Amino acid sequence: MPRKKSYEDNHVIEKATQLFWRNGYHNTSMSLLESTMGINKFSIYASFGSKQGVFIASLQAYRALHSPAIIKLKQSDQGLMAIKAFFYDCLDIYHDTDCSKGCLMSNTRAQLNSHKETKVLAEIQSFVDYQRQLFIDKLLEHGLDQSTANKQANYLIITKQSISAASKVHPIEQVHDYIEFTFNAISATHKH
Amino acid sequence: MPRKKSYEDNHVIEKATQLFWRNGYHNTSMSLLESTMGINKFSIYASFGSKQGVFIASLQAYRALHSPAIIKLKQSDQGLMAIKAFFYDCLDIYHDTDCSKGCLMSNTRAQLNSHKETKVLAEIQSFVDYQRQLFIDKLLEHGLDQSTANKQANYLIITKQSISAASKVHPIEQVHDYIEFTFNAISATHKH
DNA sequence: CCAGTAACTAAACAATTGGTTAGAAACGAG
DNA sequence: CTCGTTTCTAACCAATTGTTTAGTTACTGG
Repeated sequence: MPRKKSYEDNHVIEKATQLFWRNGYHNTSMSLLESTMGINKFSIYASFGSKQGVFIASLQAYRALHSPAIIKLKQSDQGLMAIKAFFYDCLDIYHDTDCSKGCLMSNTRAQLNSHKETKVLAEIQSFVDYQRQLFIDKLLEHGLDQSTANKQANYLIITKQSISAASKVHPIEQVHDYIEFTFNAISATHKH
Repeated sequence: MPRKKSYEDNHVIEKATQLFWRNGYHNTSMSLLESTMGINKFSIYASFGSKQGVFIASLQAYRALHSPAIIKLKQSDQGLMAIKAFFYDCLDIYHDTDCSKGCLMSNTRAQLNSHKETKVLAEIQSFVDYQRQLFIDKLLEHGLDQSTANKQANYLIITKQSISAASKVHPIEQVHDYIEFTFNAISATHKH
């Protein structure tokens, strides 16, 4: 009996994700979302409840973009070098037409008032924790003991965040140098 | 003949700096600046021209906070270890009552729309370039050749940015681990 | 004391923010 | 066709943004 929806949620969220990714949360207004998503404010609120609702759906869509890279990481038996390859894969994901947008999650955490917007923070924390566990698993496969693996995973999480930030500001070769140098250093600590 | 100013620019900018540092640029409104600086909007505009003017003055005040650490770095003959000490000194500067506010410059660059606000970006870039040159000088003293010193200085700039970001999110011990690990790695590359 | 200049107060400015709502339009089962 | 349900259009909402301005107050050289 009802009228048919003229859009698909997945499709309009894809547009919103790109917009948030390029502009950040606070620099993306509802009217900008309207024009970019191609639907009216009413429809946005009907489908996602609030601006924050749109953003959380965008974060989930962003996370889904990493599936191929994550599957590849999981299935690899290259240990530490698989993590390095994962970092390069993420760098590809950050890449835009001419520059790098960085990691949407890292960007967001850097922009938030921290204490408010707990739902958004929880979404980000969930993805970070997931990646940390992935790193730990790979490091254990690589022969490290649990305690060292935990420490190194923390180090890698910070490093990944750094790569996101650096990719937005510094030339790509400098970021590559940074990755190579970092993993050489980690490898060296594994030798003895 | 004129009436006397009831405040000192330096003093009110100090308050503004703390506010921007904690909240970020976009989350600091003019009315919040009014109450924190303790003077009226009129006076703010008379002294600094615009919100951006207040912010740029705050960035300069922030930069001045580093003078002691920078003098110490310049005068040290400890080469690479002097840079490490400088990083720890900066970490102290970032420290607030209970948590870390990170580096105001790094925070700002992470929050900006990049393409607009060129005056702000120029102010930040100036400080980054200054620090890079400091690092290069120390590395040359440490016996590196020019090309390697340049590369390592770039690496250190990224690392410093990472420390700022990490200090806001991760426990202080993890950040200390990160610094120790990074400088051990750099030292190792200097040995051969 | 007085006049001129500057700094103050407080109200208002237009523009934009995230969010809402009344009514028209489109659908499909009966 | 008609009725009930849902989506859409478009105007509107109060609140807040950065900025300006008219009018008052305070100081000081003459």
